[in-house]
Amino acid sequence: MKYRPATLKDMAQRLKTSVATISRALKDKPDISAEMRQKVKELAAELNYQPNPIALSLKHHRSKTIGVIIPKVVHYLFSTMISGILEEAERQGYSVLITETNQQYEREVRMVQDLMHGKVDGLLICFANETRCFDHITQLCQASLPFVLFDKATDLIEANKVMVDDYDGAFAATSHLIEQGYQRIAHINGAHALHHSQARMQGYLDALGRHGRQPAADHIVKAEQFSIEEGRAIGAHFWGLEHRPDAVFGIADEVVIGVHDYLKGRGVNIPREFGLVGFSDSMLASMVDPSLSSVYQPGKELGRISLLRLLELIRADEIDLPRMITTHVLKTSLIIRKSSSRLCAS
Amino acid sequence: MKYRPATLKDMAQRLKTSVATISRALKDKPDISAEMRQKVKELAAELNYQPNPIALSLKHHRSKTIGVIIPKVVHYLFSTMISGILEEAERQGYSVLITETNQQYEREVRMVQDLMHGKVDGLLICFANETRCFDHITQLCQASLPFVLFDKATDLIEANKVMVDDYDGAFAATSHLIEQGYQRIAHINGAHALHHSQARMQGYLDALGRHGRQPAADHIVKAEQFSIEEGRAIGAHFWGLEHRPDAVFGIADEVVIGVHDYLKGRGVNIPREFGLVGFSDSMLASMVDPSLSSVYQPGKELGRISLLRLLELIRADEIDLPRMITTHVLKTSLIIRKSSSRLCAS
DNA sequence: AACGATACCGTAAACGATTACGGTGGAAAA
DNA sequence: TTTTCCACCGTAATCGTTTACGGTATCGTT
Repeated sequence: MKYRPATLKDMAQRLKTSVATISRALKDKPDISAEMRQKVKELAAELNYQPNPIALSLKHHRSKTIGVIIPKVVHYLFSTMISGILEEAERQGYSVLITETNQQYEREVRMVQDLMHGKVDGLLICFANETRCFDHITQLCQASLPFVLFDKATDLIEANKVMVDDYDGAFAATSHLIEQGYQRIAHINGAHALHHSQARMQGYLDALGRHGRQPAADHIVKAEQFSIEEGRAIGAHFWGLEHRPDAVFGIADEVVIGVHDYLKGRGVNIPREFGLVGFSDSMLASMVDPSLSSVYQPGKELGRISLLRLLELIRADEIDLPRMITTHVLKTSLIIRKSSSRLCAS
Repeated sequence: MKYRPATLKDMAQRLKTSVATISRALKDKPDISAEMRQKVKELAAELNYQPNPIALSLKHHRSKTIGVIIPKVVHYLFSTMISGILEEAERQGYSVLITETNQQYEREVRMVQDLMHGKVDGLLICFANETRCFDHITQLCQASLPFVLFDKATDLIEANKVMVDDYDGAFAATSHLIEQGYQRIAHINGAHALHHSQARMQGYLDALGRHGRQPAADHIVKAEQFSIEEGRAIGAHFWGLEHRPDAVFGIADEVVIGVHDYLKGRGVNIPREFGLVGFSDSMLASMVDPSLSSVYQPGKELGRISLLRLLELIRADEIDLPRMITTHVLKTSLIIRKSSSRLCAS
C-alpha cells in the first residue's frame, strides 16, 4: 500500500475547512483566526506536511533548479567546478541537475534542448572540446532561458561567461620557462575554436615574443583527447625531432604528464635536460616525480561565481530588469614545482 | 520582453479549438480527423512545442528524476560512479539531481529530507563516513520512496544495496602480500559502522588467519579523513614502531599513497623493504613511483547497476508489484603493480 | 433599527497537461 | 421519416498550490 504525502486537501478535509484556509494559515497570512492557525499548524506538523515542489513550480513558473552541462565528471578540474556549483547552489536553495556530454557535441546539443523546456530555471554550460557550432546556444537565447558559459567558451558568441585568465596563466608559465633558461620551448594546445585554447596559445606566443623569440612550426602541436596516452605520443614526436625542444608548456596536465612519462622512460633528466609546465594543477601534478609545475585554476571559485552569476540573471528576469552581458575573469597562479626548476636544481 | 514557451492553450486559441483536441492530435489518439491532426502537428512544429515537464510531473505523480546523495564529487571512485549513473540515466530517460554531503552526517540528513517530498522519484544514497544513525533512512521507508544504498552501506539496516565485494578484495590483497613474502602486514581501515570498513578488515584478518598469522595490535590503525596528509602521519607512526611492519594494506589509495610518500622521503625501498597495496585503483595508483598495487572497484558499473536497480523499484511501484529487497555484490579485482611486487623486483 | 466596518472563511480561477464523458452532426438503416 | 450509429470535438475534472474576490456573521455606531 503506497504512502501518499499529505496535501492541503487532505488537511482541509480533516479539519472540515477549505484548502485556501489551510494554505493561508500555514503561510501566516492575515484573515485567519489564531485558533484556526494553530489547529492547522499542529496537523501539518503531525502529518509532516511539506508543500509539493512540483505544484509550486507549475504555479510560479520556476523550478528552483538549475542545469549543468559538463564534458566530464571524472576529471579533476571539472569535478572541482561541480563541487563549487553544488556548494553555492545549496546555500542559495537551488537544486542542481547534472548532465555529462563526454566531450560529444551531439550530446551537448541534445542536453541543451532537453533542459530548455521548463525543467530548469537556468543553465550552466561548459562546452565540449568538439563544439564548433553554436546554434544550440542561439536557440537558448531565443527561448530566453538564462545561461552562463563557464570555463570553456568562445569569442564567436556573445553571452555571459565566467572564465579563468588563460592568457595570463600561459604568459606566466612561458615566461617562467624562459627565465629558467630554456631555449626551445614547445607548446601543446587544443582546438582553436575554443577561447581558452586560443588564449593560452596567445599567452605563450606573446611571452616568447617579448623575449624576441619565435617558436619553430613543429614545436606547436594540437592535442585531441588530452589523455596521458596521447601525451606520450607527443613526447615521442618532440623527442624525435631534429631540432628538438628543451621544454614544453602544455594546455592540460594530463597530456604534459604523458610527455613527462615518455621522457622519464627515455632516461631524460627533468628539469635539467627538459622543462615541463602544465595547466590546471590537477592532483596528478603534485604526485608525479619530479613534480609538475602547473598553472592553478580556481575551479571551485569558478563554479561558485558561475552559479551566482546565473542566479543574478534569473532574478533579474523575475523582476523584469534588463539583462546585462558580462564576462568574469578569474586570476590564475603559477605553481612552480620541480619539473621546471632548473636553476635551483643545478 | 520575456519569451514564453508554447502551451496547448496557445495552440488551441490559434486553431480555434480546444486543448483536448490539441493534446489528442499530438499523441495520435483516436477521434481526431486526419486534417485536424495535420494542422496541429504543423503548428506544434512551427512553435517548437514541447510538453511542459513540470505539468506532466504533477499529473502523473512522477518527475522522471532521481536524486543522488554522495559524500564527495572531487574523488576518483565517487565521480566514476556518478558518471555511470549519469550514463545509464540518460539512456533510460531520467534526469539526475546531485547533492554532495562533504562527508557530513547532518547534511546527509538534510538532503534526504529535502529530496523526499516529491522532487524525485527515487534516491541513490552513498553514506558519509560520519553516518552512524540511520533514522533518516527509516523516514525514507515510511515515506515509501524507493531508494538504493550504493557503495557505502551498513548491515544495521535492511535495504536495497549495491556494493563491491570488499571482503574478497581485501582477502586477495592481503593474500598477495603474504605470497610476496611480507611478514608483518599492517592494515589501515576506517569507521566500523560502515559495512565496507568492516568487510575489508575481515578479509584482511581472514587472509592472515589462513596462514596462521595474527596482526599486532598496533599494526591496525583507523583513518579518519583518508587524505594523503593523514597517510603520511600514519606512515610515520608505522615506521616509528619498535616492531615495525614491512607491508601495509590500506582501505583507500589516498591514505596508502601518504604512507608511500612518507617512506619514500625516508629513503625506504619499495617494494623490497616495504610492500604496499591500496584500495580503489584510483588514477593516482598508476602514477606514483613506484606504482601502487590496488584493488580495482568497478565504479562505473556500480553506478549503472544501482540506477537500474532503483528504476526496477520505481517501476514495480507503478504497477503495484510487491517490493523485494536485494543486495547486489560486484566483483573486485587486484591490480598488481610495483609497490608489492617484491619477487619480480629482486 | 438600520447601516457600516471588521474578522474570518469559502469559492473559483489559474498554472499546463491528460482523459473520461457528453454532445453534435451527418450518414446509413429501419 | 425516424432511428441508430459513428466520427469528431468540446466540457470539465484532476494533479497540488496560490490568491483575488466574494460572502457571512458579529460587532459597534448613529
